[in-house]
Order: sequence, then structure tokens, then C-alpha cells
Amino acid sequence: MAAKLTNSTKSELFAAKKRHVTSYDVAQYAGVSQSAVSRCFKSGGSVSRKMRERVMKAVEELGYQPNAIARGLITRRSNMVAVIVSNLNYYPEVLSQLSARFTERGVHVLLFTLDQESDVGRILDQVWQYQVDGVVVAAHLAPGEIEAFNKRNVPLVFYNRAYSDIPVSSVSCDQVEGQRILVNLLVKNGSHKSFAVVSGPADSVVSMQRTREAMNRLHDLGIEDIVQVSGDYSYDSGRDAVDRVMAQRGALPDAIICANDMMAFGCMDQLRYGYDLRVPEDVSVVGFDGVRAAGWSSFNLVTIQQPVDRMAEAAVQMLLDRVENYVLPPEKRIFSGVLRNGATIRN
Amino acid sequence: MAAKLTNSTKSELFAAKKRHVTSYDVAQYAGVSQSAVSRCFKSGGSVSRKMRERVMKAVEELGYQPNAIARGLITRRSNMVAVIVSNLNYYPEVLSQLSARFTERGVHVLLFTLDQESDVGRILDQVWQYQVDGVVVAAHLAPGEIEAFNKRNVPLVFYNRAYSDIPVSSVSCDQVEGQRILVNLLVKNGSHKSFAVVSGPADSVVSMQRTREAMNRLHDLGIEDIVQVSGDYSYDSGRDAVDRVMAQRGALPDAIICANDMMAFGCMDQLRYGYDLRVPEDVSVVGFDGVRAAGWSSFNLVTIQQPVDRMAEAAVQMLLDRVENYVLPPEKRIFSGVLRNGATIRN
DNA sequence: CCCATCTATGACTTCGAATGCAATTTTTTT
DNA sequence: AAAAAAATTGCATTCGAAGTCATAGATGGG
Repeated sequence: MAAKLTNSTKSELFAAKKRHVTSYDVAQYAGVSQSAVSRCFKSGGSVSRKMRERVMKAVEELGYQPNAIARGLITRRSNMVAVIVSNLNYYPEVLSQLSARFTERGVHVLLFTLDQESDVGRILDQVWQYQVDGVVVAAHLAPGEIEAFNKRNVPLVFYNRAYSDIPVSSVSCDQVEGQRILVNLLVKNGSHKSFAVVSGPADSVVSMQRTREAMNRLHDLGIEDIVQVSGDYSYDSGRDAVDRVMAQRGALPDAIICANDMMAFGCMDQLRYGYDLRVPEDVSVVGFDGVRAAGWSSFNLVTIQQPVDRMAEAAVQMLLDRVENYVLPPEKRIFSGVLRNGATIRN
Repeated sequence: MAAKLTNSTKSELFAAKKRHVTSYDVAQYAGVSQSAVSRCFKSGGSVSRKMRERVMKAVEELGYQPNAIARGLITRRSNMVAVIVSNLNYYPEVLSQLSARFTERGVHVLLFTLDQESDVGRILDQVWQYQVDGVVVAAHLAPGEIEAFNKRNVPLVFYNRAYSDIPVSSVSCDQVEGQRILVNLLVKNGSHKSFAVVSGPADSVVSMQRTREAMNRLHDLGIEDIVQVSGDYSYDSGRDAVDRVMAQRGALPDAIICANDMMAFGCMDQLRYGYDLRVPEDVSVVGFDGVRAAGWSSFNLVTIQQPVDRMAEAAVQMLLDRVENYVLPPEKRIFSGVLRNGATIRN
């Protein structure tokens, strides 16, 4: 068995020696320096064609992949961003879009989910420890927590939370405008006279914005007959809301305005299957968000659709811009939502 | 201005010097060695009470957080796992569960999404580069790609893909058993005679398993009147399926068996709102997965619910076990699904 | 009170890739 | 052909935390 070793066996022996193949291994195998290997992986690196070929051959044969952790340590760029989402279930599309767009740009996503108010502080500590280049937050943060990002020079972009009083970047959908469109539609085109407004969780800024605007706008239009009940964004809470409106008011209103689509589905189902009413003939229901199911024939929900793809793109772009150049001033981008199924409203 | 510096100003000056506070900074500030600081962050580290207090005081004042990247480099443990999912939209709960459970155990999730067959090879290269401790895959991989995990000693657990012929760990739901329950229910309890089977995408192993079992089981029970059409797991393809069944068969069958819930919703809506039929009175529709909306009153979909929480827990546990001890033999865990809304089937 | 036994601590090295700088080779210019 | 300029290459250092080892200090037994 003194036969000449083939390249393939050689490289296998080589690889077996240690767990991971490092740039030193490649260098040694190719008979060059480690620096040369490193430079081959850097675009614009000063390497001759011959050298590059030699190195790449060794890379192929050893199955070398640069260690992103080590690279991150020296370059102080992890090429990772953290995405912090509070409620993955309601907005899968958002995460999907963000992930795809970051990946497309060679940036990796470290995912953090906040279940019913897990300790945000602890999550943020993890974020600092992992040296992410930036963070997209689709959840609520306290002012002090936002301040921590500045202190550490970590770019931050909020998704769908606009802090009007703090200089911080955000991408959001115009809740006020959208809600106004819905209310106008119901009152002016639909001549609805009595209303119920179903708010979302009290700690959701977005929900509060939507609900407040709905109430304000209704008052502005001279509507007095309004009951307000609160939910938690879930389907079930939408169903409960109908019961509670019934209990409070004795009868159902002409229209129910929900702070999101999910609760609107709950309302519709409870009206139809709990009270045997027709929607929209007997009662109108409107939601907010424009999730997929809003377009299903069962619902044809009147809602404001958030332009998720454009918002995600904006968030990704803004974040990465600030990663490149972190002195860029914060910017708030507000997209208009689009009315869906507006024609199905009762006249 | 020769006043004595307060601790707070001191620490601020200190922090301003460099971007990141390192363990050396803490050591210098506390007047101890870097090793001591490191030991304070290691459970079971040999440190006196006095030392620990001194260090922790400095840590607090400087806002020090250990650099997980540097730690990962030396310990060869990144405390990160990769989660690769193909279709985020359909199974948000899975990701949500996985993420929560990993986080709970101090493990972080690097998310990779595969949109319509993005280059899996490239994704895997990224996975290797980031030195993740393990990978959960909820997508299809080629045998060669699976082999790469072994070569690199990276633990791998498949979620909801059982490769019967390859020794690899997986967690899945018993498709065959579940489908059999559904077919039995329809044929024996419901005395349905004619069927349509709507399959999912051709490249989905799970879809093929479900569809094949449905066909087999129907044949075994002596059913001959079956048409098969294919969809892509989407709501819209469920609607189309109804049209195609109608075109092929001239009339609608007694029951439609869909490879997932989403298509079942599409079928129901098309039957009800496109053909003005009643479900389940005129036509029965069954799905598979047991997503949230299956429980909504609009649908009350007969389906097999996957025990997502238990499956996610199992996947997390199995993966982390193999991270601790990577010579553990691969294991396949198959959970039984649970019939939902079975009582709503037409007799 | 001295030597043995621990405990606590710090100096130094390591992980793997990137980079400044100097040395070398190649190319260009005169 | 010599000198100058440019392109390559390697050496040595760096990033930040962890672990090894040797030593200073504390404790205890006789």
C-alpha cells in the first residue's frame, strides 16, 4: 500500500485531522501563506490569477468555508441583524419578507420572538452579545431600551411602530389615514349610524392609534351611538367582543370596527354562526391589516391592506444604509394602506 | 474643574474611548486581570466573593456584555442553531414554537428561508460559515446535502420530513395514519361514495405521502370513483381544484380530500360561493394540518391536527441532545395527529 | 511556627481570519 | 539596461474571551 496518494485521499486525510478546515490548512495545502487565502475571499483583494487558482483548488479539495465568526471578530461586522418580533403568528409575511430580503443582500437574520411579554431586557442583552450589525424591531420598546441602541451605536429600525416623539427610524403604515378611510366609507357611503369599536391589546401602540382615530373620526362625523370594547387581536377575542357589545348595548350596531383583521374574522363568524345574522347585509364589519384570509370568499373583509412588501423593503434598506453609515439621521417612512373589498360595504 | 470624578463620569469617559467595552476594559477599571473577568462569567469559575463583587460592579458601571462572537471562536460553540424553512407562510406556528423553545434554552436561532427553490447549496454554505451548533430543517434536502452534515459533524434534525431510507433524525406527524383516519371516517361513518383527491406540490414528500395513502386507502375500501387533481398548497389552488374536478368529472363528488388545510379552505369557499353548494351537507371537504383557521366557525374543517407544540419540543430536544453528544444515533420520532371536527361529517 | 494543601489570581497562549507593512516580484518607463 | 513604479506576497499583529499553568496567598495540621 505504498501507492501514490491521490489528491482526493490526501485531502481526506487532511480533513480528518481536525474538525474544521481553516485558512491555515488551505494555505499549507496550497503551499502559500494564510494571508493569501484570506485575500482570495476578499473582493478587490490583491491576488494574481495564478495564486487565486491555486488557492481555490485547495479550497475545493478541502471543502473549506471561511469561519464567519472569526471574520466577524476582526472586522467587527457580523453580517447578522437581529429581528425582534412580538407575535409571529399574526404577521408571518412580514418575517418572511424581511428574511428573504436580508438574505438576498448577504445578511443573516438572528430571530428573537417575544412571547407574551418575555423579558425584553434579557433579549436585548443577547442582541448586544451577538454583535449584530443592526436590529429590526416589530414590537414595543421602552424609551430607555431605545436609548441603549444609541449608546451602543447599533442601528435600529422599527417596523410598524412609529414613535412620534423620539428620533428613531421606523417604517409604518398610516394608521390614521387608513382608519379614516374606513370610517368615511362606513358613514358616508354606507350610512351606518351606530357603531362598535373593538380595540386591540392595551399595550399595543398601533391598536391604540387605530382605535383612537376611529373614535375621533366618528365623533367628528357626528356619530354618537358608539360602544367600545377591547380585545387582544385574536380571533376568539373578536367573537367575545360581539357578545360584549350585545350585552352592553342590548342590540347590535350597524357596523363593527375592529383593530385588526383577525378579530374581524371572529366578529363575522360570531355574528353569522352565533347570532344568525348576515354580514354585511345586517351588520358591517371592517378590519385592518389586509392579511391573506381577508381576501377569502368566506370573508371578503373590508380592510386596509398594508403594503408589506414595500414596507419590508424599506425597512431592510434603511437598516443597511445605517449600518454602512451610522451617522445618517433617523427617518420615519409612512406608507399608505390600500382599501380592500370596499365595494362590498352595504349602502 | 479639578473636581473629583464621580464613578458615573469616569465610566462614561471610559466608555467613550472605544466602541465596545471589552473584558480588558472591565479588568482595568476594576483593577484585576482579564482572566478574572472571564471567570466571573463562567459558572463554577474559581472566584472569591470579593473579586466577583468588584468585577460585577465594574461590569454594571461600564455596561459590559461579553462578546458572544469572540467566545464562540475560542469555545467552538456558537450557541446558535440554524432553522431552515421553506414556506414560512404556511407554518408560522412551527417557527414560533421552535424559536421560543430554543431561546428558552439559551440557544439562538439563525433563520434561513427558502423561497421558491432558492439555491439550497448557497444556503448551506452560509450555514457552515456561521458555525452553528446544529440545524433544524423544515424543507427538502438532497441526499448529498444531508451527507454534508455528517462530514462536518453538524447535528441535523428534519421537521416533518421523514427520510425512510437515510439514517437521519427527524420529527414528523404520521401522515399515513392520519390520512387513513380521514378516509375511514368519510367512507365508513359518512358513506361517501365518490371522491376527489387534491394533492400538493409534486416536490413535497409530505404531500405525496398524504395523497398516495388517500388513494391506496380508498382503493382498499373498494372505492372506484376517484378523480385526482393537483394543487400547490395554496388557497387559490384549492379553488381551482374544484373547477378542475368539475371539468373532469362533470359533477362534484361526495367528498374532496385535500393535502392540506389551506387548499381545503379554497375548496370550501369555491363550493359555497362559486357553486352555491353547502359544505358539508352537499359536499364534504377534509384537509390536513389543523391550522388555526380550521377551528373557525366559517370552516369547522375536518382535519388532522399536528401536535405542533410537542413536535417542536421534540425537535429542539433531539437537536440539543445531539449537540451535547454528537455520536448519538439518529432517531425518527413520529407523532400521531388528532382528528378535529370529526363530528361535523355528513352521515 | 513551619511545611503541606488549597484557593485565588494573573501572565500568556489560543481560536481563525483580516490587515498594515515590509519584502519581493513584475511591469513600466526612460 | 537601469531605475522607477506598481503589483503581489508573506510576516506579524489584531480582534475579545477562555483556558492552561505557574505562583502568591490563605488555611490548616502537627
